[in-house]
Amino acid sequence: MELIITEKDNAARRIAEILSEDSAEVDRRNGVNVYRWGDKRVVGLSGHVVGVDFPPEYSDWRDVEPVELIDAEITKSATKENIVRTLRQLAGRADEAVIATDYDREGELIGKEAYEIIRDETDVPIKRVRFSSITEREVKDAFAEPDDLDFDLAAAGEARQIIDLIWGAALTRFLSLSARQLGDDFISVGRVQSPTLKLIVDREREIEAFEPDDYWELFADLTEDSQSFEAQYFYDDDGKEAERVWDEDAAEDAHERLLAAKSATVTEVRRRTRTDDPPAPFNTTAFISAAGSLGYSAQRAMSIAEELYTAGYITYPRTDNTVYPEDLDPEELLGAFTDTGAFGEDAAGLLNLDEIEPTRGDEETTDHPPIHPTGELPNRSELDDDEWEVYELIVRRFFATVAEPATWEHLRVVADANGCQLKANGKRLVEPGYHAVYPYSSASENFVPDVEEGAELAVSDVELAAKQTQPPRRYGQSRLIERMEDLGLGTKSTRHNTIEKLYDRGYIEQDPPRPTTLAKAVVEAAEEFADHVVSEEMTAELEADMAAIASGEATLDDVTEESREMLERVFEELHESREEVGDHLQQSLKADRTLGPCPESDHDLLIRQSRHGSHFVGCDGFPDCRYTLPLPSTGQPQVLDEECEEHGLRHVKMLAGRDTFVHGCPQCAADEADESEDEVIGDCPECGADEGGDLAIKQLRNGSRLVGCTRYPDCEYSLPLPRRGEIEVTDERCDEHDLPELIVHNGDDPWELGCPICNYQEYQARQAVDDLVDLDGLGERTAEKLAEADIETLADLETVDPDEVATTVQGVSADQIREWQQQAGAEAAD
DNA sequence: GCAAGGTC
Repeated sequence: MELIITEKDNAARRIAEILSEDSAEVDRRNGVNVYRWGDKRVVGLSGHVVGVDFPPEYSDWRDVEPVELIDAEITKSATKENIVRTLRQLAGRADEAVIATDYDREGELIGKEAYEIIRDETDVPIKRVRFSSITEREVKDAFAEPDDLDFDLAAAGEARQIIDLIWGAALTRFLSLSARQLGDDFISVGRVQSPTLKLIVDREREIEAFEPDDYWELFADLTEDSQSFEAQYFYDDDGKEAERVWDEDAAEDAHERLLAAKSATVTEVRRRTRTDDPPAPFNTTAFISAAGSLGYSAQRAMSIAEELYTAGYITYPRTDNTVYPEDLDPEELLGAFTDTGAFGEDAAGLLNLDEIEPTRGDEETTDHPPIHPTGELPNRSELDDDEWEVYELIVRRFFATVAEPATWEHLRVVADANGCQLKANGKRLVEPGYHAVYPYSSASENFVPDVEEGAELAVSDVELAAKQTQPPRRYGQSRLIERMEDLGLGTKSTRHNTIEKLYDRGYIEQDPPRPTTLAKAVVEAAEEFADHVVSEEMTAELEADMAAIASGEATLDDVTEESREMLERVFEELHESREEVGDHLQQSLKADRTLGPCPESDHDLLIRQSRHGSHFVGCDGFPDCRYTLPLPSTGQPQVLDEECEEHGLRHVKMLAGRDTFVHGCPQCAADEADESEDEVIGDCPECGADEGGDLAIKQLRNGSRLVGCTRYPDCEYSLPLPRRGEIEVTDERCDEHDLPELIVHNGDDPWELGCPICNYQEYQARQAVDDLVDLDGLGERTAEKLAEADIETLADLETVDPDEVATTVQGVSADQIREWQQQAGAEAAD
């Protein structure tokens, strides 16, 4: 039997299809797909299936001095046990194995991991094939001439693993221990995350240190034959053309001269055409950047791309490559789109061009092809709006890469008005070229009429604009990812995750990201004692070392030993400053949680966490001062810059994904609740008959509102209400529950919430169906069908007899139901 | 529980 191993299941399936001429079948083994035809088997890994770590005796942070990790043994163990077991079982029956992992350094290492697992079982020959895209020709060529694993290249990857683990773990533990942050809120440091954080912190420092300068700009409208255009004043600054006037007197002088000008004489008309080349094919960074300008975060863009890839609509989304493979046939791919409503006309138009020659970017790598649509097209209804928008972007980017350049006509007009120079730069799109199929990049025109040299133009609307220089802008997520790519930080697969990690660790907040006080303190501490780990040079040097290992000029041991010695030296310095570093980190952690003065003591109010994990506002003077304020129960609190004028407390935002909201000043929220009267709207359905409890609309001190029993806390009956908007209690009453219908006024569109009991029941029913639809492969229509058979919630689904349901609900198999039951069970266990 | 790198 010949065993073929790929890096992921998707690749395994496609290689099986190609090599078997579509005759392969799939078996499940330990929950892993194994593709089978004749005496061949193909199995896909899931990236790395083994990981590096320290032995268990190092796992208690308190028991081990961080510095001891430097020379600790490093072990490898299976991280994906099912896959490793399957690979072992298959290896035991193989006469030959072929490693077909991705064609890049990490792929070589993953291949070596598989190699070692197979070697444990058998000594049959193990070959390596390399191809950069899974097309029939490339795959067949690669398998026709298999090669050997490149152990040096794999060792380069292993050196990276070891160095990253040692530096990351030792320094993370050191900082966390010194600041006494050992729970979920440990203080993390790493070769990639820390220099990335430093980029953000450095930019923030520039912004904070920035002192604006005043300058002036002057504008005037010029008119010929009732055609007007705006022109800007400029002057000769040592042979260079300058628009900004730095001196107020000079600006006013120019202003007066322009105001006195009766007309302006055209002194120069220059026309030139400019070619605007279509963009290069998408690699991951360029894709994230383009999606970013449509408003998608890096993380969101990648997760949508991942879905589109898994569904088969686009190629692999993690790639550095910006050059299409030779066997991509653009005509054929365009042909796939000609019958579609959304893209048909554009595709047909492109096919009519004389020559179709895709653009090429600067990066040509072996990992994967650039991101482009596959020939398999989704129906519009299969994708939600975001998925469709991203899909359309990828399709149109492909179109753009095979489209013609655009041509612009630039027209520069210079005129003299009373000794002042005025200029206007016009821009007209003569040939739209790729812009016709790729409407994302700016193609805005600027009209300047066709005047002649010597013409006299009327001057009007002279304007003197006082301006200030602006601080540098914060990095947006896509700009940050571009910077990371330039500096070699992270990889195509990890950069967006690194940014997400910085958010999760409390180092950055908001978008564009800003560093927290903690982030500044961590960067400062690292700069002082472990400069290497916040510098991009660490990665640059590691890359050079890895190249040396890959080429055989150095060994893994040389490189890791040198790195260990360097870290030892870092720890010598760190050791003496342990307390100083810890104090500084603790202070900055507190600063990030400080709201403002406590009304009952001389201390500050802070956001604190109770033993159950819920957040509240408490006094830093506890236990002497026991003042507290509640916070909303949902989400993670974040302190904003904005301050309450009345109480001097900073506002609080609650982060909870889609349900994120600004809570505002917690003192105001509490005061509002204290001042508001409960409004009774009916009897309590739970205890009204026996105890006489009433239902009332209540405003709580933590900012939330609800309909609840007036006998609370003896009766805990309650119904939710929206946080915002004025609630109107109407005269109409619900027949079933004898409660008034409610209307919520928030913005222009009032929401008829209706009877609060009916509303809550409908909400719960919707939740239940949403839970069902979340199960893989259970669409909305199937959920409706199941609902007809009274299976409306995950709990219902778990208790049914699959065979029975399969006979009553059409189009659903018993096996399928069993799979859903498993998923539902797993979700309940979460 | 630490990193960064794969992948879902």
